[in-house]
Amino acid sequence: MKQDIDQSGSLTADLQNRLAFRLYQCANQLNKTGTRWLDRHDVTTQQWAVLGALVRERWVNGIAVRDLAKLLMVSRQNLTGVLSRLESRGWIERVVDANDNRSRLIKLTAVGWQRWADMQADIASFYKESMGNLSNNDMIHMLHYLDILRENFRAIDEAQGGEE
Amino acid sequence: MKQDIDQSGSLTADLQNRLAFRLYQCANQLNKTGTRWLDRHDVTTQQWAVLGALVRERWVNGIAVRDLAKLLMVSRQNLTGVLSRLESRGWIERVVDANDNRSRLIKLTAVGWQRWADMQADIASFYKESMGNLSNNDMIHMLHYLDILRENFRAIDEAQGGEE
DNA sequence: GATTTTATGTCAACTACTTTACATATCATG
DNA sequence: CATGATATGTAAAGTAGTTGACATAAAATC
Repeated sequence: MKQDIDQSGSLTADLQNRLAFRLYQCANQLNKTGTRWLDRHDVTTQQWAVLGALVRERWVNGIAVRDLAKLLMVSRQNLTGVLSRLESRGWIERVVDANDNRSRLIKLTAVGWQRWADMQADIASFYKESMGNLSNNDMIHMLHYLDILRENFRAIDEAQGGEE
Repeated sequence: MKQDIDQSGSLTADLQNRLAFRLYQCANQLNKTGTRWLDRHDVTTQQWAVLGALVRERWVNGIAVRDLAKLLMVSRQNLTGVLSRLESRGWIERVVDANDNRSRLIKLTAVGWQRWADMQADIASFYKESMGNLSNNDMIHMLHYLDILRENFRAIDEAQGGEE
């Protein structure tokens, strides 16, 4: 993109600053409005993210805590708390991995699957409300950019010694 | 974007789901790596966001708490805590608004300005590390999309009764 | 078999975010 | 002047995020 003006000057810095701030704003609003939208299902956006991971084809037979933390990009200690809350409500279970007895595989229970099914209509309406005016093409573009950012952040995290 | 395939089907739902999840991931990593990057300045990404708002031309003479909360898209009660921490360190001050004695205007102190200046080099390097491979054009596109998302979320928040 | 690494859990302290509710002071209005 | 709306603060409970440190159990390695 050599046609860009002022690549090393204040425009770039300004854009970077705006981008980081916009990300911060969007994340705050996503958590706020998302949790509120699913209020009657008694689920937060974080728990929603966990459930959404567990229903994936790839993880229906369970996922290790470490891998789940890596996927969600949160600390293992934090995730333990979220999982404990979901477990105490009977939505998920910790099953000892047959291949490695140290590892517990996290998976949805029958109750968890039912709860997930129950909230699908509201999740769909939330998506429609919050992203309905974005075309598939728009979203593909956005995903592309966010993927780059995520990867950059992940690389920094790794260099900084994530999960020491 | 009429050329989009399957606008009402599972592709759209899948993209929406991925987008929300990607946003969640990026925000987690931004907070983690950003706070860690500025570790020696003893500042979190949230405090960084506050300082970044206060140095804007428009707000150098102070901004009301309510407006700052709206800008950051967090609750007033949460912001009060962040501001108190910054105030106790002498980085910001709460000045009574001459035009409205109910209102306190939040502004940077001389110390706050100095601290902000001190961390600029590290902020710049963080931006370079995390967004250096995005062209200005990329960032403008991204900002455009994030703006739409932010506005959608804001509208939902308002409809849900934000700041009751 | 002893040692080291790995996976998880737990404890603790802290910041940040939410909500509901109430207190206080001030502004604006009837 | 009384009343209501507004701006902020405070309190309290809960969830979510971070870090560091330690315990336990099992796997892997020497």
